[in-house]
Amino acid sequence: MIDIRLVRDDLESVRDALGRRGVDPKEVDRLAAMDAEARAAVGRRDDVRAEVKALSRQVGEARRSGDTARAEDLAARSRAIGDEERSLNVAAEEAQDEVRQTLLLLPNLPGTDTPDGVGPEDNVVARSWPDTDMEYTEAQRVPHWEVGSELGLLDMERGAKLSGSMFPLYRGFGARLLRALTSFALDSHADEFEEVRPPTMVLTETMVSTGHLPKFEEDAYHLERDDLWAIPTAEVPLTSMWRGDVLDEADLPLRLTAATACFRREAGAAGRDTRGLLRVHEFDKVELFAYATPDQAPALLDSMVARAERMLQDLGLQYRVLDLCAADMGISASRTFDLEVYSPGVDMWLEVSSVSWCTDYQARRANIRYRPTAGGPPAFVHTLNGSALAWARIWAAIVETGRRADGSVVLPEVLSPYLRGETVIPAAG
RNA sequence: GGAGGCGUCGCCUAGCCCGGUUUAUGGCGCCCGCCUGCUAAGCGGGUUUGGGUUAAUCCCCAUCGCGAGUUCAAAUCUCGCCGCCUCCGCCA
Repeated sequence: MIDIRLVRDDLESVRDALGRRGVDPKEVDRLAAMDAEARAAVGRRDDVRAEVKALSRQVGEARRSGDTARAEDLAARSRAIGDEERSLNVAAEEAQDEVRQTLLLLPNLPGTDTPDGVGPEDNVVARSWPDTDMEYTEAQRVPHWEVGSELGLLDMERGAKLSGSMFPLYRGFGARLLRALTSFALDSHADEFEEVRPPTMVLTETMVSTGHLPKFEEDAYHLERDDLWAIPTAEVPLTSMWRGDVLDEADLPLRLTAATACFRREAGAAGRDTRGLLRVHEFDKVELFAYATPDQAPALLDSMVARAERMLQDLGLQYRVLDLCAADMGISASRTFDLEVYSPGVDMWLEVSSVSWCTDYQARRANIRYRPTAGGPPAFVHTLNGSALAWARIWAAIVETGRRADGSVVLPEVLSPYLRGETVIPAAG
């Protein structure tokens, strides 16, 4: 969440910044008023509480000196004030809770470099690779679900039989391709990122820390019996690894990579991009994550985007980098770059990575701080996350891009070590 | 799932039975100062983290795993939960 002090000290700039994200300025004004009221209520409560405590101390002193009558009198007075304290306390807590609930629903402030805009159409294409568009043959113009079923790689029907639609089931070479991609990705980040295998089901608090709750409850799978949530991305558990902790600045940046399944209900996307692997409820993804100081964050953002891009280049997939406009970013982000690969069979740009700098927005929700080497009080860390990469759509792009006239599919050479050297999926015979 | 033990200010630790002179004891570490040819030792002071208030100091509130309760008053009593350890049961 954003720093409430910013709302107090510079209401105008918060109004402007959140306005760029489509937040009604009146909402910000309302927050400022609630905050002022909450502080006043807490002050009233604390004053009365101080009185109760002072009287209670005097009761003890009177008791010790044997003045029972005086002790009883003081206790009675304290009792009377206690009733007032209780009602003031309820009011104070309600007022504070109201501020927090409002704060939890407000998005992060967009960065100064973040492009303006009102929707996806205002995202800026920062760059493309390769410099000139790739050429595609007729053989590559076959959608992956056709290639997948023809070669026995993907069985959406049986997936649906087990779990309902949009739960893919990969077979044979198709399943091996996924495993190869995960190994390839983890190995290529091992130089700087510690590999982690976190749980895929998490507590409510863990989901709140990243910003996925309370606002986007409808998008997540929830196990009611145990009150656990299926993670929509490894960003969720990784953010909470140091929740509530104070790190040493010397340990920053702290870089992690994790391969997990990701679960998304896609509640708001009914009927959109439903074919094949374009949009699925469960997919595997390798995530990059970092805790950093504010100074380290910008360079880390660039390096994480560069890593994701490097993988796409290694895989030989055409892509473009989108600099997301203020209105299209996720709730926690202040700056986001999306990577989209061009997939010739479906003739679409597919989002396969989203790299975000969340400044201290998530750290404040999760209360993750670091102790500055130079001294001074602990400060909130900055968190960054990015996919490198999301496999379902990468799988689609690889299978479509690699398809040859004879129906076989050539896989990227970089995966060879992970495929026992078998980089060609033979044509159906 | 069952039985028992434990969770205190960076680390260790006292306090809990028997609620109130506790602003939570002491040690280690760390910071500042004194002393000193230098270092060590010694001496004095400081050292949880939030919030409120203030020009700043002061002061006030919260914080002894988390939450609720009892009480004029809770680290201390009661209940619930979480985590760790030991043993048992079950189990890949």
